[in-house]
Amino acid sequence: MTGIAQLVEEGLVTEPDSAKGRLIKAAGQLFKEKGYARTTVRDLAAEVGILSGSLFHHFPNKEAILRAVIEEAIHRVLAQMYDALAKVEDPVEKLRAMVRCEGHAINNDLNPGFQIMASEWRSLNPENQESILVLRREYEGLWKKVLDTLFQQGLINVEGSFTRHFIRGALIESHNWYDVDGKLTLEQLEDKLIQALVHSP
Amino acid sequence: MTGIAQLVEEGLVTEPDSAKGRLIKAAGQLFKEKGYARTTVRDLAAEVGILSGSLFHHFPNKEAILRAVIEEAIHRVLAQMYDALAKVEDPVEKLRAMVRCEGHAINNDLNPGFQIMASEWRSLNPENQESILVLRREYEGLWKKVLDTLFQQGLINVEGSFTRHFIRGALIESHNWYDVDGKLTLEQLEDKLIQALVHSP
Amino acid sequence: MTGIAQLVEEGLVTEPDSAKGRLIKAAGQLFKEKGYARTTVRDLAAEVGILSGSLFHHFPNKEAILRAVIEEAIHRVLAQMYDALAKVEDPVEKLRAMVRCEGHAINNDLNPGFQIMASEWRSLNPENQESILVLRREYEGLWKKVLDTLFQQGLINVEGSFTRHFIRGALIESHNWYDVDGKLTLEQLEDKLIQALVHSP
Amino acid sequence: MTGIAQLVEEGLVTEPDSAKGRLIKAAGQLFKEKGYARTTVRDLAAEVGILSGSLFHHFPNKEAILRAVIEEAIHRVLAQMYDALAKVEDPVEKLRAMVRCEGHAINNDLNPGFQIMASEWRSLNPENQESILVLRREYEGLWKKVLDTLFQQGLINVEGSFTRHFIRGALIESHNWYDVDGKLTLEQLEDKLIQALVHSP
DNA sequence: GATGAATGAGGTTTCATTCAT
DNA sequence: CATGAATGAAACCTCATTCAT
Repeated sequence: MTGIAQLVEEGLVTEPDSAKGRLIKAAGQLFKEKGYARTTVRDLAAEVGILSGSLFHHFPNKEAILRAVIEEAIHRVLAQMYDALAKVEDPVEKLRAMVRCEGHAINNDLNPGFQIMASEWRSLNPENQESILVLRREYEGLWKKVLDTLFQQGLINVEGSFTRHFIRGALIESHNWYDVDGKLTLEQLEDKLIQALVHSP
Repeated sequence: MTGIAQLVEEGLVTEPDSAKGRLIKAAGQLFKEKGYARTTVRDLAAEVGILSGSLFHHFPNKEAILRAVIEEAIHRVLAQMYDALAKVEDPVEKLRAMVRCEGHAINNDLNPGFQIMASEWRSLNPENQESILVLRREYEGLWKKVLDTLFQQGLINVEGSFTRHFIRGALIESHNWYDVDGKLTLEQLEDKLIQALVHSP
Repeated sequence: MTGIAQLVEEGLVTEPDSAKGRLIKAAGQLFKEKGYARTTVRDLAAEVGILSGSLFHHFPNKEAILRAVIEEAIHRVLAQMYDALAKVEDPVEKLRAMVRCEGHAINNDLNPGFQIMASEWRSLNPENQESILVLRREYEGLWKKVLDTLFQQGLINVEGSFTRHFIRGALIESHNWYDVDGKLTLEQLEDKLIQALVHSP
Repeated sequence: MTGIAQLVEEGLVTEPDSAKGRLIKAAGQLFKEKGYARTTVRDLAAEVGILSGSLFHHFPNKEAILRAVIEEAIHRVLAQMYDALAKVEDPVEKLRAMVRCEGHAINNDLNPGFQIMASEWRSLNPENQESILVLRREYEGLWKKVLDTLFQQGLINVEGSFTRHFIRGALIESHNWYDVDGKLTLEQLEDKLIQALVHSP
């Protein structure tokens, strides 16, 4: 997609076909499947066909890989969200666009870093956490604007900040029960969440 | 409390003052703070004032401690929930009682095992997962009954099973942002979640 | 010897027959023979008949072993020096006693830590260096007192502080050429150094 | 200087402005500061602005760099010493000239290889040691001649061979305490050493 | 000559677990 | 029951060296 290409150009995301890029992708999958602590650097290296020592040409240490996985994921979701938000006007539709982005990020294997951020946050040292928090603040700012509007218009029952926490929890948790191959489509799941929280006017 | 005493008597929960009981309590705190993988058996032993070797007189291995922490937590919450549900009739109040139980279990340090179940599920091997799932099914059954009723009565917008997933996610996530010492009480937070999902009739 | 026994009792030196004591002794030999960087913890462990992992029951890391080797060596030399100094009155004889102590410490395999301190000083991080410096200052204080007296009495040509540096260098370097099994005894070598620096009155 | 230029011409010393020459100079500094084992080829390469792989166009392996650093240093000191010795006649002045050469080599950063030889001797394999020993023997021969004369004339108290060892030790050790920026000049230090060992007639 | 990704052996350290005392 | 030294596998990481480009 042209979206990714632009992120690569800006240096925010690693070229997916490069060794480093393939490493980040493999790390995303493994961290999601097995967890960060139970994924060894040998696992990672084997997944991209190099030896474990070679890993440290691309990253100074294992935690830097975790950080890269998460940061690139946020950059990707952010870019998608800006795109999607620009296409609709209605606040409910803006919310739907955002839920779609986050829901897909969490439940699709294309961008597992987002889910990993939720489950492995404590595996990051304070410095890396802070670095990621900068991105998260930008990201959460988008949600706040839309949800505050909805609350002012009386379309949701509780303040935007709380509603955002509820939505985040619900979407993260969906990863633990939603079956991508089941009958329910991801879009239907996302719509149900919106329906649960937003009044039909 | 007589509640705990009875659970002890039934063999579902370890006597809290025994060495084993103190071990489980300490494990709950440490697993919550640092995560299961990053908590060493030495940490655990030191916390209760024994040496790491002695730990294995009480548990066959480290994972058995994790399992005990989780199972005892569910037993506790289940007992509290049965108690609380028996005291009210109105479905919304039943829901409130359940949200109170789970919300407190997650955000109080008294019973951290519930939160740990959510974050460390993948650290358990299939056998232990299955053993815990037996309890979880009983626990989720309670939720299903109440939420199905609410949906039939038109008080919530989406089916009970989905609403339950949303509530679970929202409550688990609350652990990541709710500040016990802040202005918002836990009860207020729980009420906001109910308000977000349930129609005022 | 009763001297060592007392140091053990005071906690300044590790019981030589304990695992830790044998480790320190083996480390002294290996660090002297191969150098600190080229001695692996596996080498060390093999030398005392344990596995490398077991090493870390006794020491938090490799550098702590180096530090222990050096500190215990200084404690030993210090104790010997106090003993020897107490037995003579004449300043030249006091100097001879000190040169004997240091010369033997450097050229005997009984106490290689002293030599190691000279050659591996840069392998220690600043904290460990400072800890050892506390001992060194006490040790150098003994030399200063005796050499200052000799200078005031006109028995040596240059100030005590410089003479001390020259003696230290000469004795450390002796390790690189003196042959314990050769014709020259260690005592003869030490006397030659004194003779080179001190006037026959 | 013409001295160095001639050494370059004879092939004994590498042209200082060439890549190889700059490499040897950088290696000298780093080996002196951090020690041979703790200096990586990456450090070396970075210091001269190339990548580590390129290093091996100039040297077959890391140890060859150490050897070159030492051998070139000895060639330099030897040349300086021949020059200086040719300018004076008096044995004491010859000794002073030699002490000046060696003292400066050790305490000046211009030619750190001499000091490195002392501290990193064990890092060399036997072949490289032997190769260097050929040079050292020539070098030590110069000292022997002068010191033997002084002993025969009764100007020093102990045989030349021992006195040489003492001087070498004292000068090498001076590197550990002499402060180039302090009040004492290097010449004063060197004179003190001579004064300590040589009788004023 | 230079690059830089990759190698692969080997380094230190961690840690759950065992077991003689 | 507790101890604590020892185990041994496995972890992360380092680094001299190679080699296709």
